[in-house]
Amino acid sequence: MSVDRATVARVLDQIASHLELKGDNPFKVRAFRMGARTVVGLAGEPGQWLEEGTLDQISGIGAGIQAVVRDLVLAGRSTALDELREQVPPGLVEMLRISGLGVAKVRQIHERLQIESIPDLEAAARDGRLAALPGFGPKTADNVLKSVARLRQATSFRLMHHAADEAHQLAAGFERLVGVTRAIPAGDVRRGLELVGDLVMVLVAERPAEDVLRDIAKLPGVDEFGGHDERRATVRFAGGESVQVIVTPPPNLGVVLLQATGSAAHLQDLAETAAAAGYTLSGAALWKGSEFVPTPDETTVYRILGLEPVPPELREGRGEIDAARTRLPALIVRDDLQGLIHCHTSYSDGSSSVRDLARICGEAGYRYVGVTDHSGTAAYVGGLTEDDIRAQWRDIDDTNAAGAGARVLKGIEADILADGWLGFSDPLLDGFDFVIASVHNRFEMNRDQMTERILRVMDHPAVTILGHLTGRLLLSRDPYQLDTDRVFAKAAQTGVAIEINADPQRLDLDWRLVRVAKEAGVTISIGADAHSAAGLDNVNYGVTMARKGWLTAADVLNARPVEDFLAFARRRRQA
DNA sequence: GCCGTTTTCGGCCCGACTGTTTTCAGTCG
Repeated sequence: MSVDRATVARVLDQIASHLELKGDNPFKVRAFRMGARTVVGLAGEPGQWLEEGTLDQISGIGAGIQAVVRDLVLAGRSTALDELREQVPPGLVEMLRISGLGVAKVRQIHERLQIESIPDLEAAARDGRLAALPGFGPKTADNVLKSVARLRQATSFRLMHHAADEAHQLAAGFERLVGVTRAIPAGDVRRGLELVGDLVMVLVAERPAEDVLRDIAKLPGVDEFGGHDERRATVRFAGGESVQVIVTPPPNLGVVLLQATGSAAHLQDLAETAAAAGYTLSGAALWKGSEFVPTPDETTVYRILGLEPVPPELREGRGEIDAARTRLPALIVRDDLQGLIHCHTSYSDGSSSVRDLARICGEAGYRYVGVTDHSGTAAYVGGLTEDDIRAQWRDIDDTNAAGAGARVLKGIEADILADGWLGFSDPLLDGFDFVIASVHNRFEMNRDQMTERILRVMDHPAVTILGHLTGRLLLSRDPYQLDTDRVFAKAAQTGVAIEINADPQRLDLDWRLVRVAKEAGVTISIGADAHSAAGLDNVNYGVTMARKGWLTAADVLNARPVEDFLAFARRRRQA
């Protein structure tokens, strides 16, 4: 098993956390944290970096971090981390993931209460010992309990990009089994859900299912093999991954893949449609009375039932079967996007230069790329001052004049301040081609205040797009309180677009609301929120969310040609 | 640990908010 970027990043982060708890030099801690962020954004894989010596040229990666990468690639483990694990109780490192607890508090908990695990911490939060510590109080104890509950949930669900990576790796492994012609990730992954519970895999086999399952049970790394019947089993690997495997012969693939993909609500509607047409949809086959109906693919099943084939993303039991009786929307695809917008560069917290971004986007087939670094109020991510902005504009003009790659648009991701205004003067704002306005602080406002804050910023004619509207971070932070209906109504009326932020930790606007927004007449933009070259691919997750929200290319701002995109932004300023 | 047309040593890291306080430490983005 080769080591991937995510693993390297995780190990570097772990090293940083251990050092932090030990009370080591904070700048050293920071160096490892920055290193973790940097490697995620690098192209290629760790093994390659070593062979080609790529890391020597990367700023922020020096001898220490290179040693960790080398350890991981050559030995699969880091001696530096192994040593640190001897020195710091593992429970304390876990506690750092609890929001509201930092190093100082965790150390105090450890020293004063001798607590080394999360269950012990929970007990102390319940019985009042935690609140009694100096600097702690009832609210802190309450927050700890809430955050621990969320962490628990986070271990039973995974973010879609992690689940999809895992599913595709497993599929590649299963396809090497004798007699297996295809392994297809199904379930939540195939429907493109933002959070994935269980992995489901359909194997197409030209051998009896029992034989294939027997081989799977004997695979190296299989820890548990249970819940199985003649065609299904739940397999747990030593690494902790678990997957439900369903084996089918080719003639039944259509029905089996449908059933394995779900959702329950979609299958319920489908079963009723089948019954009305005189068919029975069982777990593994389609029947007309007692006659077996072959279904080599899903399209066959839908067609037999008089329906248009329903793309997996739409199968949520939200009216798609009714729509499929006549006509389903032509859902947007990645190639419909003409522009890649919401990209950070090395001017703020991104890792690519303007010129690199233009080149990479050009190579990926985009006609334009919207650079949107953070505004100056976001100091922690190197937000741009007015001088920085003017320097970046010159850089963009030079890049466009050189004409290599996608056309670069001048944008900014401006903080929406607590009072609903942007932290820039109007003349400066006028210099941008477009403006994304986002909330980055004061999440705790009540619903009325937050709604007013956002409605107010929409009155500013420079605002083109509202970024990550609800502020959620999947599995770690709830959306803030907001009256989205009022925001949608105003967006439709004022011609402000609303973003689907494609960062797999955000995927905000939620796809369920995307459809509501569309019906309210809102234009949607798909923002990559990319901080590196690798992050540009995030946009695929955004497209998946757009599809789940029933969007066509016509609904999406950056599926339009550059002139139309710019006109959309300009129209508001001229009104 | 990383970096360097000021230094191979000595800097690097800002501001707002929260919950705890009675003037501020700790956390977070």
